[in-house]
Amino acid sequence: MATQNPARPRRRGHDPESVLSIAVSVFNERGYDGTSMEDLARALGVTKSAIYYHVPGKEQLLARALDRALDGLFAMVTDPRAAAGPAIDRLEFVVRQSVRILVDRLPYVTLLLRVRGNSATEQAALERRREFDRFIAHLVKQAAAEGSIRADVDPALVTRLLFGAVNSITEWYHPSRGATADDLANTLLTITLDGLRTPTP
Amino acid sequence: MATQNPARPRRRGHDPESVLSIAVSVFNERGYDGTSMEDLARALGVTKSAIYYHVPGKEQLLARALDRALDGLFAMVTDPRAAAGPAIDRLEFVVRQSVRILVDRLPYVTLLLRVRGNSATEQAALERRREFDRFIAHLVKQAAAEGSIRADVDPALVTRLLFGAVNSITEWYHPSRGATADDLANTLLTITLDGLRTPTP
DNA sequence: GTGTTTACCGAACATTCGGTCAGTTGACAA
DNA sequence: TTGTCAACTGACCGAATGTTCGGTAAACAC
Repeated sequence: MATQNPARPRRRGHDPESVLSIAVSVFNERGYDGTSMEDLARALGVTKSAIYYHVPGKEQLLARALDRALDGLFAMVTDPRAAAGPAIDRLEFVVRQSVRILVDRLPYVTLLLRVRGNSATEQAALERRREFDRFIAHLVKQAAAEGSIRADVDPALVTRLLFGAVNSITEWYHPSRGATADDLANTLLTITLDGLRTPTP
Repeated sequence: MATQNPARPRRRGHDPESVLSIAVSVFNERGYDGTSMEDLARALGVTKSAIYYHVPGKEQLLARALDRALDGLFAMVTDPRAAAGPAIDRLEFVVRQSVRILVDRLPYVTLLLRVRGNSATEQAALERRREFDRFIAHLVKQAAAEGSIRADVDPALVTRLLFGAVNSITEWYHPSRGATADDLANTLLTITLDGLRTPTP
């Protein structure tokens, strides 16, 4: 025994991880329903049936991808920095963290944000996502109650628009060229907290 | 002749317009690729083949829906109020108008924003949309050049985030209950131009 | 009444879908 | 050299897909 490296180099071929990674990128290009197993096989450089050696099926690929996005988001919710202190500070932390997770797990979160509930898998993901959204909405409401954000706007509406901007990152962000997650978060928080307008003298 | 009302009551059955309207709402529920002609038929209360009496096919339904969204957006671009005056005022007009069109033509714009370019129809729509996006980006850049918006943020990034918030409306807005298009635009412009934060004394 | 048009149905079409399975390949251990 | 086994192929399945087509019932025109 012990002739084999525990993290063996996998000389050739795929594993469940590489299949998932490539599958998710194709899902994001063509949409989940618009992607056939044949499309995935082509992207992987194998035949359709080879995919079933690594993963149980198409819907399991989706389920694993969505979990990867949701686990990241919920890890942040349970962070102590999201639970104590002034609501406005916790909100800023959550926004910053959301942007980071969104960028770190871009393909997975992108897929999550496009889910419409067509199957039990998608509905379960949608429900977890709604739970996350409720958490954010509660935070904004608290910040309003504490007087940290202006009183002439509806907190529920603010939540939607704020995270509309955050989530839009999946629609246009390309990690290769351009800003870092921190750049994005800084710009986003500057705009939404302090406003774009320059003071008119 | 003249025995027929020019706006005849259409005693029974569908017409291309009602088919499009219902089809788009189903497309938005399940996604275009996730919607079968059988799904549409069920929603229309007819058989699959009846649909082909009114419209040439599934992709034509998509094309007509996308045009309806894009025509609205481009009508605004050619409005004189979007072409003259301080860039910051024109930007505010365009944001306000975008929200209005988005709400007025909610299902059509929703469909447009989910297009990924899977067919020639989708690619053509994407190209028209990109043209619209370039117009907005140019406006923000001008507002920055005129010193009307803060200089410490990247105008391109501002454009993405601003219209990320605008476009997110399709993800959560329900016209029945809740705010009007003007409410949405007011809140959105208040946040992004003046900021959420209350001044700390 | 008769003929025409409108709006539809039911059956079938070729194709594509996700998925299965018996068998093959090639790297490795002994 | 032989045997093992992970990784894969190719042929195939039943179901679902978008679309076509011959027929038809009801409303209309005359």
